[in-house]
Amino acid sequence: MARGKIQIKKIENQTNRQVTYSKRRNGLFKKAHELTVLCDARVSILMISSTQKLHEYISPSITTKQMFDQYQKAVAVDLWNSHYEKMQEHLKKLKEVNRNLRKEIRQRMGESLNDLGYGQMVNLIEDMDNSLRLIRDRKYKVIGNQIETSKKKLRNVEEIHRNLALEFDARQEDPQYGLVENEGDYNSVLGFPNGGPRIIALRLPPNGHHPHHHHHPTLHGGGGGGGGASDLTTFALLE
Amino acid sequence: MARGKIQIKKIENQTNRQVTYSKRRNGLFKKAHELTVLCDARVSILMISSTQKLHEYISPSITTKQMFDQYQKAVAVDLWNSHYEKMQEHLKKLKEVNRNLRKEIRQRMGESLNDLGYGQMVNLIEDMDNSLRLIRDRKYKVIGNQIETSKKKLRNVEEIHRNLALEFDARQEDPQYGLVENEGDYNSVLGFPNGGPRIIALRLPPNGHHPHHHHHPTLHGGGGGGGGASDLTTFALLE
DNA sequence: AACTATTTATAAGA
DNA sequence: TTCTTATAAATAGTT
Repeated sequence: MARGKIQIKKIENQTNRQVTYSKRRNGLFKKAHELTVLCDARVSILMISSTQKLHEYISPSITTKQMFDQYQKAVAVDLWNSHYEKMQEHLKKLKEVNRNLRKEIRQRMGESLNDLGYGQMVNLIEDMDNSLRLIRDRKYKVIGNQIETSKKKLRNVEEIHRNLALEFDARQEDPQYGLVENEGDYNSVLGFPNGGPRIIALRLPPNGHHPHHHHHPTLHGGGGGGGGASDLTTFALLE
Repeated sequence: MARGKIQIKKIENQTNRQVTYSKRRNGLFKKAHELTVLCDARVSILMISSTQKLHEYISPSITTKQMFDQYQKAVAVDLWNSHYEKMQEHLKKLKEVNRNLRKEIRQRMGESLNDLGYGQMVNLIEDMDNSLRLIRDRKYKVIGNQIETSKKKLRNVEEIHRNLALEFDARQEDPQYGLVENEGDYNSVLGFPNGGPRIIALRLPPNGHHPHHHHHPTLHGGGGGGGGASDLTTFALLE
């Protein structure tokens, strides 16, 4: 800054560097003190020279330790604030994504189409056509499976019927013959594994149930006699 | 520093103060950074404005925490050093005092008198005269006490002698009469409580004692016969 | 450490 | 806050 401008880069000459360090250190400390007085501020300066010597300036009215404590507090607050801001940003992004997803759904439902250009509209249509095709394929496949399953069940029921008829005939000839031993077979035919649900009969109090009460019946009207007025329902017990 | 010199004292105008704070803060940080680069140093600046806002500058290549750790280390070393120096100073002072005391003793013994001025010499002489008087007074007092004590002992010994003579006479008339039962009485007469010291007789080797040897005899020449040449002394045994 | 020609910082004003 | 600019202050190179 005098007798010639200098580049701000490391002074290679050891002696020069030390002289400059000393001069500028004093300058810095002087300015720090002026700032302290002029602006009623508190300043802490710690310096370590290239020869590992430590120098410090500290405003009167405070200690270096107090200053560092303040710094740490500020850093902690800062960390929390930046974390908080990141969370808020994340939240905002998610909301934006959410909004876009809702919009897409609306468009796929034929609403909010004003925002779409022609090309986008064409793409959407093509996309939906493809999707529709996939869904139809899936539908046919499911229908096919159901038909298949129904046929199997039908065959099984016919089989059972045949057996029952045979048993009935056998019983006519031998009254000692019982049905109980075959219960498991019927369960597996009807799709209940492990011996099937335990079935019990509950007699509900007459008209004692709330109109909106839900029953979750597993089997309905399977146990009672024919057309009686009793409110008998059958439940599967939860184990 | 421009458009007029300013006094380095608190800027009362709030706005001006804040503007100056901002400008000079930047200036300080800039200079700190130049110092960092030019001199290969590390600088940490913490500032708290009058509005309690904290700003910091820290050289790249170090953190504020590291800087503070270095500072703490340096402070600890400093504390120890100052303690060490204080101890060394204390030691030095004690040695000086010691030297002076030895010198005073030498002077009171008539040596190293070259260091004394005439007035000091006169003072010393007067002082020593006074001291000598005190010591002589003390000596006379002690001698007086010893004479007093000796007289008392003498009277006691005469008393004992009288009693012994009486007993001797009584024994002449009645040989059954013994002395043992009365031992306690003689002890108490001589001022020995609790049965008195155990008394033994030692025969010292002829001429075997040093001319300056001190005996601390409790009773001297009290046991032996009249004017014999034997060097028999009686001691109280220390228990 | 002192000197001084220059550069840099900045007070006041806009 | 930022820009301008006259001037004070800092300082690089020299002694």
